[in-house]
Amino acid sequence: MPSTPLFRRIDVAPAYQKVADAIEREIINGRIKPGEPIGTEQQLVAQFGVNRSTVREGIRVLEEGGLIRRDSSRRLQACLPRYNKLATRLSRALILHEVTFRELFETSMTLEVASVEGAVERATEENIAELAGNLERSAAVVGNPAELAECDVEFHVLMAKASQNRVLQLAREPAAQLFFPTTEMIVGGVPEGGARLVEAHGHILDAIRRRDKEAGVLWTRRHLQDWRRGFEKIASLDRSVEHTYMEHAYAARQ
Amino acid sequence: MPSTPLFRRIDVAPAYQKVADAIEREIINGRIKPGEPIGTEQQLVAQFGVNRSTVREGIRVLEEGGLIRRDSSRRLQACLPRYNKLATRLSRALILHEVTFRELFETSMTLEVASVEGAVERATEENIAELAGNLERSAAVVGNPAELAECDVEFHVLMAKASQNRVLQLAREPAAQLFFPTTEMIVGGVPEGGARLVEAHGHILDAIRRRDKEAGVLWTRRHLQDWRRGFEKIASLDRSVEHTYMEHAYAARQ
DNA sequence: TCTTATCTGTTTGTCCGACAAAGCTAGATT
DNA sequence: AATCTAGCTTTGTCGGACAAACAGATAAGA
Repeated sequence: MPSTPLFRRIDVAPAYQKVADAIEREIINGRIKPGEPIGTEQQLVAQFGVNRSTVREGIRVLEEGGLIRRDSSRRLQACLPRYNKLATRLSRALILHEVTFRELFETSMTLEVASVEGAVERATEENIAELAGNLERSAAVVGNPAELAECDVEFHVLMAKASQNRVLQLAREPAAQLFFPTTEMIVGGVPEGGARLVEAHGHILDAIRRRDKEAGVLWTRRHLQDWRRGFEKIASLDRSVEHTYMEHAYAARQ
Repeated sequence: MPSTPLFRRIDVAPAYQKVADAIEREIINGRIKPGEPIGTEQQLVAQFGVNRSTVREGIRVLEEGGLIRRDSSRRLQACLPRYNKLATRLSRALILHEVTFRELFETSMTLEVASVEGAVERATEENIAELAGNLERSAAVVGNPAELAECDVEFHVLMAKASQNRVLQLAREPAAQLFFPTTEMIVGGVPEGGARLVEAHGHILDAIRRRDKEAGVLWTRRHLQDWRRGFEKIASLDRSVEHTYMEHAYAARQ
């Protein structure tokens, strides 16, 4: 055998993977911008010189990864991966790893506090208006646990948005997706729970308006501690998320 | 039109999607455990009553989502989604959204501090031994920016692991993947940067050993502030990650 | 003239059948 | 008993096919 290899390592990746990689590269490095069309399957067949089945498998990979989507007429186009779509995959992973509510709570506490700090510092008038609108809707449905829980989720999403930090927005999403669905159970099970939730949101919004970081953090912590106390009345923090959550949110989605 | 609709909404999801959903459900709710075989494509064809092409498209979706993989003999089996595989896709999303290093830095500061707090509270002897091993290796390669940067990444992964909080481990990963590759540039560009890095790691490990949360947080903050100062010497924090990162880590991967 | 209905290619989703390469299995061989 | 070989299975890929959904153009009606 020669000391210097005559041949390079042959690329053994299956064709559909190469198709996916090739399209991904074009999107990542910006040659195809979000919203721009990728072309029809037929065109891709012609360009890559592979069978349509192979192209389609490659397309599925990218579609699942959120890099491309089909528009109203099912034509392919590049797109910006949606945070919450990716977050859904992560949530699923967390469930399968059987994480506990304690882990979820601890991490959410960290991220929500960071979120409110950012919001106090950098919330725009528009952010504040959105939060105010949410608060109004929350107050109107305070007696309806399901709708109130939905408002709660949105409030925290808006708060993260107000922080103007997209990395934070993304980082908090997977935990939030698993954490907040239980709010409905808690608000429904604890008398005055709804009122306390809306009150806390009110104080948080007020703190953001006044740019009072200390107050914002304080009320966010209280808000989450409230959740925790409520949760501990109906389940153990050390129980895996799987059992508690599956029976509610995931089952309902099916 | 009758007041109560006669017919239900027809399910229009394409067949490959239904195949993917059906398999996903079996895995999520635990009827198929990680490591267990899914069956051959032929069997799935028989069970679902669809064509093999359709089954294969469904399989690609799940494979990309990390729910199933092919073992050494390419047979299908369920698996636990790997954090860092999912994190890679999130990192990609962050790049496409053109987040800035400021956002990355701010979020990483939050998550690494939470990480060290958890580690101080709950690190096991094994965790500490791993961190100590890493520190030793770091000290040995202090003059080699590339290898030192790799050690730095590992140190922070181990710290998150030591926090015993899997949600936190997952949440920090996407930001870390984008954040730490720059370490090489910084350590290489700033004299004494490598020594300072190893020194900080040493203090952090020491704090974890002594269960001294304050010291742990203090040195973690210093460590990251060091990174920031180093970074600002070579680039702007408000520049999008895309440009700076692409030319280094991503290009190298190709 | 503007709107509506119809027609005509395209494109997608699905199916069928086929084949080479790689892996596995089990019987044959040393 | 260990090894080898031949045959079966499975995957990755290919070619072609067709119905349904769709876009665009054209014709009919207000």
